[in-house]
Amino acid sequence: MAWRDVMCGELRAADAGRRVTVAGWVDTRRDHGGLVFIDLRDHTGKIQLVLKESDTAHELRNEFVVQAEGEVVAREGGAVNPNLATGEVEIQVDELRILSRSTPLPFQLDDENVDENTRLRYRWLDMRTDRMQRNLRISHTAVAGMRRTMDDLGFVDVWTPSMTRGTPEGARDFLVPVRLQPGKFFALAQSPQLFKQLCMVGGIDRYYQIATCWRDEDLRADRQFEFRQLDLEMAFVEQQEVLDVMEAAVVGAFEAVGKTPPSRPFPQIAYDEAMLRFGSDKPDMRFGMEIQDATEITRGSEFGVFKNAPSVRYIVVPKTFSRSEHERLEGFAKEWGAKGLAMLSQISKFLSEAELASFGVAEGETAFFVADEQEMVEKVLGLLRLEVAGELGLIPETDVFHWVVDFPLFKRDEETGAWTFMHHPFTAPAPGTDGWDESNPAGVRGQHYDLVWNGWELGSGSIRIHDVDMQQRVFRTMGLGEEEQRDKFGFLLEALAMGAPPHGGFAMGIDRFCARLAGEPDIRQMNAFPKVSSGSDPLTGAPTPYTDAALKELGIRLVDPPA
RNA sequence: GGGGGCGUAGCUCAGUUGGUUAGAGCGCCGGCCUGUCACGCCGGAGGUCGCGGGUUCGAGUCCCGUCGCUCCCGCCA
Repeated sequence: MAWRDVMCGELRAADAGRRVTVAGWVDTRRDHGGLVFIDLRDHTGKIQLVLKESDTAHELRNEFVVQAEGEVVAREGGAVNPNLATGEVEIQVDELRILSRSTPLPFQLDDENVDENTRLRYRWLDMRTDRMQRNLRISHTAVAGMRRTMDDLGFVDVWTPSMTRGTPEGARDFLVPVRLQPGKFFALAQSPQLFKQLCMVGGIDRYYQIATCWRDEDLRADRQFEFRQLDLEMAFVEQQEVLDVMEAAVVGAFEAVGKTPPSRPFPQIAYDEAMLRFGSDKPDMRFGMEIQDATEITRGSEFGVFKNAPSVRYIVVPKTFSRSEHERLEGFAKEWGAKGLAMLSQISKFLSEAELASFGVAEGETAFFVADEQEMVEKVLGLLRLEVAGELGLIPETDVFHWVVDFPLFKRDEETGAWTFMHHPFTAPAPGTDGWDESNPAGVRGQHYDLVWNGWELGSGSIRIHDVDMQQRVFRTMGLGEEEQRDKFGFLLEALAMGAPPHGGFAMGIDRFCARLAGEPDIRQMNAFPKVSSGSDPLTGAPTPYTDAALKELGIRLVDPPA
């Protein structure tokens, strides 16, 4: 006999008279002595059971798993519960079986305010809540929509290894020791980047994968050690074709979960313009308060800080600020690295009427100035803009997708001063900027693009280098000698030398995307079993120490064993 | 590596300038109840105030250290 023949949330008035068997969890019990009401719950909803007095009926407690058999009856008049989808009926139970008992719970499932660590410690309970049921199902449905889109567009899902060769550049690798190769380590893949490029050389033409990636960096609201990305690569494409496919995948996911998709094509903004207007390469463009430049105006002034600063910029906020409010914001600015945060009143005596008027600050508004190196000014004003707009409630609840394009290909390493890649060393230079001086590639643009949703970076991609000479030229510009190139990337160079088609692709963070879809503030809420920000799993207690014997087999000895 | 916030009952929280036996709601346990749906009513149990040290006649409260969680900067090709 089946455990159940109908789901709890499915019964309606038309089912009155049916004899049914249901099974699920006791959501609430209302024991009236001679009569016991039970709300029985599964993921589809709740149905009220009516039980006549019996030992079993009195024994029921929250979260017991029970099976009940009886007749569906219409509720009369005032007994109808309009707050319940099944509220027009109830089940008069004549057979009740307790399938599983539950100890009292460490927290109540209908309490929406429980500390997250407690929820994660008992995630199997947290998963029974509407919130987590919804989140996990939205994740599934969105991914299904993406897969369907990729399938329709002729992409082939190719599995690539998780255990791979370490990359000394980029994020820290998770290391995997191997018993058969003592002293050597695999790295867990930070992304399938090189493998998907090899798939292009291998003639797959259109590759995609819902790929798990691992990076040993500090966790954040939008970062976990391991995460999934929609990873794709296409042969014989130009940039716009990749963007088109990604937009289709995003729209496919929106449609799958029943949300109104953003209209296509997504607008594009150049990196330089994004940095200038918003101080960020992932600008939140749902609101204004754009950064404006004052460097030329203040250069001649007698205000010492501004006189010699390489860059002076400001934002105008539609509010006046008290001294203490200003000091609090200046505190933020200093935390972010600024030397100070000036208001117009502090510099007005150094400037002419006309110069002051040019700032365009109206009555009731406040201008905040930062003077520093250009990078610092951009960063601080970019963060300040988000902070202030968030506090003042100026960010509308709309969905804005856009592309950031025309990135520089190279940047200076802040520690060594050497030239290095902006994103990764496989991005192709933009046509027309590929004849650079290898000792100074400052103006070179990359065919790189980022997808940004409401100020969240969802992912990035590029047209890759498919010419072995160009790849070596990029390596050389980064200071990678012939020998080092062969050692680290020899297999890639060999592949590129054996008939590599032009190709490009993209990778989008699925957890971030789905969190936004579900309206969740962090990606842990989309993950069935996430790590907490200190890097451990509160449910299993992982990671755990290993015995010396187990480590010895791997050729490992701890330098600084815990006490 | 750095900065901010939090830690009191199973859960969510209150706890005055340092002062008697640390409270509330929910949950839990027992009793009563045939139309409830946040059921109701009566009774009860439950605390190393994260941990360690210090100041004090006296510390949940003040100081120092430490642990855990969290947000951010760095970091995240």
